[in-house]
Amino acid sequence: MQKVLVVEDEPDMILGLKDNLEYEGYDVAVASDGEAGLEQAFSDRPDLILLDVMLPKMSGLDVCRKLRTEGADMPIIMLTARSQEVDTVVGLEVGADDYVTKPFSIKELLARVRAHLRRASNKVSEVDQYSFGNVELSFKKHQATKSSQPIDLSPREFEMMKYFIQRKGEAITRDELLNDVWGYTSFPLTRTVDNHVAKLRQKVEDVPPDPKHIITVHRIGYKFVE
Amino acid sequence: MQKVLVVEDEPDMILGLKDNLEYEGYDVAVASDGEAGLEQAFSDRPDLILLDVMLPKMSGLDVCRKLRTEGADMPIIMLTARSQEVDTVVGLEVGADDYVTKPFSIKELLARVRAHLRRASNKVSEVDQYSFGNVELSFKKHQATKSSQPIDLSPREFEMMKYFIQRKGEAITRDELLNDVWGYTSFPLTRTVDNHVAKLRQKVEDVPPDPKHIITVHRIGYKFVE
DNA sequence: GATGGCTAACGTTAGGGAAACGGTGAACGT
DNA sequence: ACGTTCACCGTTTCCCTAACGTTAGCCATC
Repeated sequence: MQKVLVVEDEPDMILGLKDNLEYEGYDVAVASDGEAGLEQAFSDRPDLILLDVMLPKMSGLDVCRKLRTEGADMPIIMLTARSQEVDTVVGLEVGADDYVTKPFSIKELLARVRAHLRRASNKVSEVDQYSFGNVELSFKKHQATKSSQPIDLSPREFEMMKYFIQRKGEAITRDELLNDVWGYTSFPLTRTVDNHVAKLRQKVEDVPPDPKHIITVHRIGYKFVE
Repeated sequence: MQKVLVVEDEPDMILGLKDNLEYEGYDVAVASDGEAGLEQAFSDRPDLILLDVMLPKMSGLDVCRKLRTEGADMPIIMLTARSQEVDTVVGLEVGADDYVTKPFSIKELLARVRAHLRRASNKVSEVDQYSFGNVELSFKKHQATKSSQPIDLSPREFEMMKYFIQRKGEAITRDELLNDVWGYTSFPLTRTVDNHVAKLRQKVEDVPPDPKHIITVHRIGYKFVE
């Protein structure tokens, strides 16, 4: 189970974040001032840190800077009030990975947490060309062929294929697809994913109703097999 | 993997740059004064150098000048504090390729790094003459013909054709075109690119509304095919 | 255990609406 | 006068959603 450290002093905010993160299946630790946050970051070794900028005893920026100079490399997401908007330059200097401005949508925050954790654990290399069955894909050229016949994939369809290929064999939930392919700025229904899968199958599978590559995983989502 | 050398003395800045560059997939080396930077530039053979102007022992300008006189040809991006603004003339004299003023947006810096690296790796295939369909281009003479009839291309249109040809087959975003053809000193709207593409098609395509060479890639940009 | 029925999840199609693109013409500066 | 940029509007493309048909899994019953 992945561990998230929340460094925050407002009790209401702590509660909200803790509840939501635990509901998402994370192990949550809390520190309520900068110094405690720093200590726990080293003792608990969280996989990700949510760090408020305004904190008692030691500012979030200082905590972040200190962590980085001590070699901590977990993703850090800073929480800033709109009135204290932190310049990205300061962000760069202290080494944070992301900024979220209060008030924020909890859904978006959770999406970013997921995205950073995935990225941190994956570090996959980018794919340029790929082929499976009688299908060939070139992402650079945005070209696709099936049995040497060109087929027409929309941008989103290309992105989906890329993502499927990067995680081939894995069962992928619709939420993961929405987060990682659609991004955390838009929130379509999960059924939209099904729709795109259907279109992909029509273009890519030999017998779309009996798919061999984009496989349904009941109650989960889909997986790609070569 | 491409290697970037960061020559910088402020620890916080080093850390921020290193993190972000590594996150982008570059191999990062660091030197913290001018002399060390110069040495490492020769021993490590980086593909690109980020060079602070204010450095202990030997100024960034001197490092840059020395590198060029010794025949080093990798792109060099200089980092200057606003208060020390370096005249571009001095820049030209010492042979830097680009200037970024602190404080800068990390996003923009990374974009410039990408652009320079791509340009540098393309250098090998500098084109002089090229023909496709019934069009012939001579870049040196700045002349173009279609079905043996001379056609009139503006300087920008020539540059665009050159860029398209260098990356033929690849889908190219409008931002890439703006960065690499227009340069990072001017910031027209991305729609301006469309406009130039339209004009190019009118001059170069047999049936401009049904282009065979400069192809639209929806939501991405354009690509050139022979 | 097999069988059948029930429910939730998935497959498929079609259409509205938004975003992106093409093309013309005007404004600006050189 | 020319090249460049921008603004506008018609057109195209694609994405999302809704609706309905179909399948898969579960439980009760025999």
